[in-house]
Amino acid sequence: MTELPYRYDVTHTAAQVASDHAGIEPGTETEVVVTLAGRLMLRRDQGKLAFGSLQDSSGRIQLFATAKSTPDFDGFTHLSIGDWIAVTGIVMMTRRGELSVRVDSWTVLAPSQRPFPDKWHGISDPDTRYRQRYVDLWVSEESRTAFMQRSQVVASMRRLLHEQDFVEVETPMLHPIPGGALARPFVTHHNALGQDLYLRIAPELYLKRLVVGGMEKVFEIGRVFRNEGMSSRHNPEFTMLELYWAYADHSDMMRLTEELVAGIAVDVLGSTTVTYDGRPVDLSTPWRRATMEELIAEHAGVEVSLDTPLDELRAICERFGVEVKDQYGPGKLILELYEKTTESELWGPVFVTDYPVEVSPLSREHRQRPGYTERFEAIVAGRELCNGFSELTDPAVQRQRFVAQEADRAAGDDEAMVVDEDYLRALEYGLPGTAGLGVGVDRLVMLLTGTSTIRDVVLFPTLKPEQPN
RNA sequence: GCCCCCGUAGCCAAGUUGGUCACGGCAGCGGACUUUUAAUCCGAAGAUCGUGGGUUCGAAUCCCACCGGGGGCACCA
Repeated sequence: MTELPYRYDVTHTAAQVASDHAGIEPGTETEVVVTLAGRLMLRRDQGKLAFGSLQDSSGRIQLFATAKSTPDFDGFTHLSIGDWIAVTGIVMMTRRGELSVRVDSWTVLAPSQRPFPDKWHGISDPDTRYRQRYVDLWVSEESRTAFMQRSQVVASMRRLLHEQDFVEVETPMLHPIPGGALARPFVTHHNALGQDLYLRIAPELYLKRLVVGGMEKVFEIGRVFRNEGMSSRHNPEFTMLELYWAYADHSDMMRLTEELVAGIAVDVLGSTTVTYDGRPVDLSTPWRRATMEELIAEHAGVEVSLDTPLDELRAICERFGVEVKDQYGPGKLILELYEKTTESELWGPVFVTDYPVEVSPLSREHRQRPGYTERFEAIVAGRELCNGFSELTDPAVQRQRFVAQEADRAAGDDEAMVVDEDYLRALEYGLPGTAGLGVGVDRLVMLLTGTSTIRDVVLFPTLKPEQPN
């Protein structure tokens, strides 16, 4: 057994060889010598002749080995499926017209000491796919494609935002006070400080501090953590894009949002039309705008508003099976009604606007509709894709909202916010009219890749620890 | 957290009205084969049927608990 190399000079990828030699005649040999590396994924031995399939990150190419021209031919035919090898040889076309690299020399880069999954069926057990992604990526084309597209989505997002002069920043993930969203945080502990810290549930409050600091167009793409249940649409850690844009309002932000999403779709898929659950979604701009109440009227057939008498509103909600709690005000009831009857029915894309103040503690009140905010969510394929609003800039009002949240917290709502005095101090230095946006990157990737579970777009989704049994 | 379903060798997978405790394929091992394409052919081998209890003369097949997974509900993005 030779020593495994520390490095290796590879000259080509499988895809490069294919594109460089398109259309050559069957049964011909070129004089082009290439060196490739990858895993041996298939092998077809035929006595003094053997074929293999070498796979690298660009694709697969056939290896052609003969007893006459391949050194240690016997060793070559005893390679295991899954072994990493490097191969050097001429590019040729077999008689059957399969572009191949003749194995004029070969080296093992790393043996696979565990057997690879069935070459045809791959891994069918989802658990194994998620736990052993390092195997899944080799045997599942869809898996590779989804993660390549995910990378492209994020790259496109950055490019489009940079083109519009947004500045990318990184803000703390360890927060002394969890804030910026309604969610339960993970708690951790800093030994030297002797104090608990929270994994962030949103970067929002830090990013708005940066707008106060003069970063007029700022964004962050990063992980947030929410201590909640897992499902096909929820992973405890997920990736958000948040961006803030000074001197702009919710209308500006809706335009930016639809252009951003449509632009990413074109970048990654070459089209603004995607298929989800077998149905087409047209992401071309502009997207429809409709108030929450208009959409409830369309889908539930009832007219509600903050002016609807509370008793009546409660009765309507109960009629539609909404769980009505005593502390729910009209805004919360309308939101619950919307989520129960309407949201999943919206194919979209559609901007749902005018969320009640009661359920939007960081949003600025609507300039024409008291009690409502200039907040919107984009719904696509029945799912929330993003959330944005004209930011609440008045420190006094923000304090009142925080205090109201603390009351909810005291009443047992452990997702309610707590007062963030430093954030209020920042607002007191002045925050101009600013629009903000949060996009669930995982869900955007799901939409664009047509995957139905978040676990197919997160490389290592959160799982229960593997039990030995 | 609740409800439903699933768990057979490294992988895929028969067998589930309880009675040749386990069919077969891939991978691996041995052999044949110089143009294959999930190569093919021959041979040998590989399974405490998730774990632990229970019912029974007898269980992979029935019951209970636990572990793991999937789907749905709840919560959220």
